[in-house]
Amino acid sequence: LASFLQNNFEDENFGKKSLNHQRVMVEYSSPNTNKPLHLGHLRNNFLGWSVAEILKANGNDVIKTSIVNDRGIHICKSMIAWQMFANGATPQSTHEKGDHLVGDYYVKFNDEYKKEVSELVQSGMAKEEADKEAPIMKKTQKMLLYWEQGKPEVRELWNMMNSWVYKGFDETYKRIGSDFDHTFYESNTYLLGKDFVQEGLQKNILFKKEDGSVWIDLTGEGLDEKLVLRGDGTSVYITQDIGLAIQKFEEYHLDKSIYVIGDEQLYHMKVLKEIIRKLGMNFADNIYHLSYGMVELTTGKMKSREGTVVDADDLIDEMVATAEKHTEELGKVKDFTKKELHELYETLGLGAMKFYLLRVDPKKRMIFNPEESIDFHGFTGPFVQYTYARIQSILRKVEGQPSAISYQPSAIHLLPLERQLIIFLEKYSIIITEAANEMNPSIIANYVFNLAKLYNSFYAEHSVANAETNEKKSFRLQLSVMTANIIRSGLQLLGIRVPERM
RNA sequence: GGUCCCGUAGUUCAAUGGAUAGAAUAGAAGUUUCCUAAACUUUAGAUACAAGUUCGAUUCUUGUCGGGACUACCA
Repeated sequence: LASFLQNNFEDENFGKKSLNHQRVMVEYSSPNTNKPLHLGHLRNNFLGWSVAEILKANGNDVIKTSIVNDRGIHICKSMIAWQMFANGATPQSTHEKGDHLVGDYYVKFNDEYKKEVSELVQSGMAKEEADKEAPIMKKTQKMLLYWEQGKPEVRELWNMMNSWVYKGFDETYKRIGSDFDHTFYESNTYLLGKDFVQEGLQKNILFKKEDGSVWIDLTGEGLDEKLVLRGDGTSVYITQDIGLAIQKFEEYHLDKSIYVIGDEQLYHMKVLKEIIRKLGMNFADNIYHLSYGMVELTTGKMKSREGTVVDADDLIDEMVATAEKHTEELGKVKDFTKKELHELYETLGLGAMKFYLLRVDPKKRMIFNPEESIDFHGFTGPFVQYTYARIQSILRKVEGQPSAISYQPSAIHLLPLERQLIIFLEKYSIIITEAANEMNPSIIANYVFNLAKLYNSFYAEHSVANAETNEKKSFRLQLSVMTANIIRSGLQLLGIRVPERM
């Protein structure tokens, strides 16, 4: 055991493989451009990013992508409301983040819409008719039509408002460390897939109803009949998904295409896969839906229209502020510069939040209590980060590099905690493989937490710097270095940074 | 109605069919002249209910009760 340690403690890449050369695309972000990101997006982002990194660590060639839903009636709603109520307000003029500004007008639309409908109902109109006849809704539908015709004023407004939103998203993505190799836009992909519908019709996989709409019969697969093209010949959601799925495989020569999408779309993804299989595409089996459970609040489901969403930016700010509060209370880093402090707060706040969202099985729904802030003690990111900082503190104080002091591994008599630690460190390699096979970052979060816990027990029991003998000292230094390396490496796969001091 | 998912300490989460069901937090009690107490140690507390398969079930099957998702010519 001690030899294992001596051979590996300096290897920064311990546990990582370079064997599986598969080309994998992970699509892990699909925001709408009519409102800001929320807690659900964060779970999606952290999960997808982490899975991509874990697959990389196992030697795969990974392409990270996002698909932006930048068109459709919901975008027009924000646009109409902005025209009606904003008086030309921009992010510059209001000093508001672009995505939030646009989101405000989406909310405004719904308020106005509700008002108009209730007015119509009061004047004696049936609810259903009023839903359709409300002037603001009619205007919006007209705008969508203009958008599709490419009317310049509408496209200009659309471009302008979207650019605000992208700038806002970029800020958030940058802060949380999310990055993409490629971004797809639905305004570019929404016409895709129609050719395959024609092909499917010819092959008798699809059928046409009297009204001209095209369907696929999946009753044999335990699903229903599903519409793939409207009666007027326009695409629906699934039409473009068929086109995009095929395009991905053809353009990028993928071995596997992973979609990180909520489990509410289980049915949709099943249908997509079935259609592609029926079209005779041999890669249908390489489409994988990594479904994750919705984040719910203790007060119920998040609904953006009812204002019961946990906004991503607000939550991040809150976490960073909590980190600041704890740090100031403890007063251990009073000599830090402003910049260093700022960085530490971000590292800790985001670490707490990412760990919180990644430590549970992605497939399960999770419940978030907005009243209680995310903890910094116990099974948390900061706990693991603290263990790392503690080890760095030892290394700073001890003179000489641990590698410079040698000892005979066979001569080391291992104490129970030392033995447990080495055995635990050795498991890291298996853990990474397991996490990749199951596409489950929580395996790493659990591992890294238990490692930190074990090290802390060891730390409380035995002194490193003042070990019984010089041999023991260098042995324990190596033990500490390797623990720190694995903590850093494991947290990195979760998108969490480590502080040198905290 | 149909299809699918989920019910584990007060709370949030663990447990390829295997030993005494693990953690964290909240509760109780301790630990700092000694490497960072954001830590450590001790303590109490749970498999919704009922049958079945099995040497053995939190895990598999069926039923009951409870929660959720999907079932749009929305995306």
